[in-house]
Amino acid sequence: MSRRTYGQYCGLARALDLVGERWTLIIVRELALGPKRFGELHAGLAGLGTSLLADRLRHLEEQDVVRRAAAPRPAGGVVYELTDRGAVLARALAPLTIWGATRLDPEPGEGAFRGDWLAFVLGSSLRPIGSVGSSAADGPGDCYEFRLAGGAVVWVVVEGGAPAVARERPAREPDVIATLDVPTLADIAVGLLDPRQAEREGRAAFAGDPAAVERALELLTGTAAGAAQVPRAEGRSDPS
Amino acid sequence: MSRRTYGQYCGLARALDLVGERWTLIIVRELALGPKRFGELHAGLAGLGTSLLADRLRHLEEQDVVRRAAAPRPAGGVVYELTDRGAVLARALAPLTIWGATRLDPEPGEGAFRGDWLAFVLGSSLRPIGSVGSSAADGPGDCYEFRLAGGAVVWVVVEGGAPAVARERPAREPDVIATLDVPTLADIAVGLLDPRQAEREGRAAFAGDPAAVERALELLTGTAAGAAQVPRAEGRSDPS
DNA sequence: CCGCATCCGCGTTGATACTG
DNA sequence: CAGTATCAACGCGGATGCGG
Repeated sequence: MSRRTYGQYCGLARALDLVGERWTLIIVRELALGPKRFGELHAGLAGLGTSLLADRLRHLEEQDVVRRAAAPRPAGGVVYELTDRGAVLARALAPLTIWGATRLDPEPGEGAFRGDWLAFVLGSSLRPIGSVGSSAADGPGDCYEFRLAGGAVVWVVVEGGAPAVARERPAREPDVIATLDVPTLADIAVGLLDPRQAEREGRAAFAGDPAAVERALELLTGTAAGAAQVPRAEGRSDPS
Repeated sequence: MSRRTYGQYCGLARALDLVGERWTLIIVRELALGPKRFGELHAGLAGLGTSLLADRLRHLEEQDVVRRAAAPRPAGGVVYELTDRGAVLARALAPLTIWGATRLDPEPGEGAFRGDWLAFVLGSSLRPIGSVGSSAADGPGDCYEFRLAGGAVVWVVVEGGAPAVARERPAREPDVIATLDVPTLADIAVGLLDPRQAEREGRAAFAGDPAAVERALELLTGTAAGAAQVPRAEGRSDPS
């Protein structure tokens, strides 16, 4: 009777049976940003005890989502990293991540913030488009600077159609500077808010070459998360 | 301090704070297939008590994911249905559903099976493409018949670029008949398996007009879940 | 019957202490 | 540093009760 399961022949139920327990998907998110040691995971995840972490990692290993690998460098030891199947799972979390981001506070509260997470959210809203090919994929590539509320800044570099999120200022000068908060960004990505509308409401500002701005917005709204758009936008009613 | 939360400024953590508790996403899935009464939900979800169901529905209502509406018919009463925000969430579950479907048993075990769930899985792997527009969107439309292992049959009708899943045989004669099991279907949708390869291995068969088969496969592999394809085997270690 | 609240037993969790 | 052992607190599943 140890493991609790929904016992339904449904993909979602199965997914939740496998990785739906507490902390499991959070651990997958952590590893999506690169391999990590046990201690790193523990340090980064306040509230998660070492005992439960060990349990989760063991289970994820059994499910072929996570793999133990020899740690690089002189340090030695082991690191945990995603398998191919785990990487697919991490990407499958993108739309859910965006959805959750729509409900974040505009400003990150103190304490509970890491730049990694911001990169994960932004990356979630962009990554899929590279494989589809859009007008943004052509041309010499762009660089977009996102200035989020709270002072965080992230860059997105589009090179040959594949957008990449950078936490450090890239060599290239940004073609577009976008200023907004995370939930607004997510609302736009998910299709609940039109970017121009956001600009009119003062919730967002897009500066730079108009054509580049156009491509940046397409990158945001033409995404997989954007494909999951709301049927008829009723624009979250809070204007009045 | 009743509610347990991750307390991280991250979209995924926020999403799980809001809808990550047990049964919550399963309830959203149920309502994604149409409005339902309390009793219907309870009857369809073995193992979920009325108490917890009431809790979850109340919470989902507070989060603007679910809404109570007057029930139609002479029956009266109330039904629960998804809000716009809830509909976005339901769609955001598509890739996760496909991922989970890759790990279902080839044959549904007895007892734990409902046609609805099959439709949900299939719909998850198709829906997004309609909004992108593909070659399958042109022409007079197609009808694909999916014969899944275990005897279940589902049809997909593409009309004007928007694919729809049907549980009843449509008037139109199918242009393609695909015979395979659910995990194979999911493996193809997620990009872990090439459809032609699956055919060679005897895990799948696609019969019908070659051009229509081509369009059907494109519909499966060109999906949002397909965009979350496996990157490239190992390339995880960051060059620094 | 439908929609929910209350109570109880147990599995899951969170935090600390302890070991290789 | 990488886990295991322990235990108290919470969440969940099931049964029961109660007003429509």
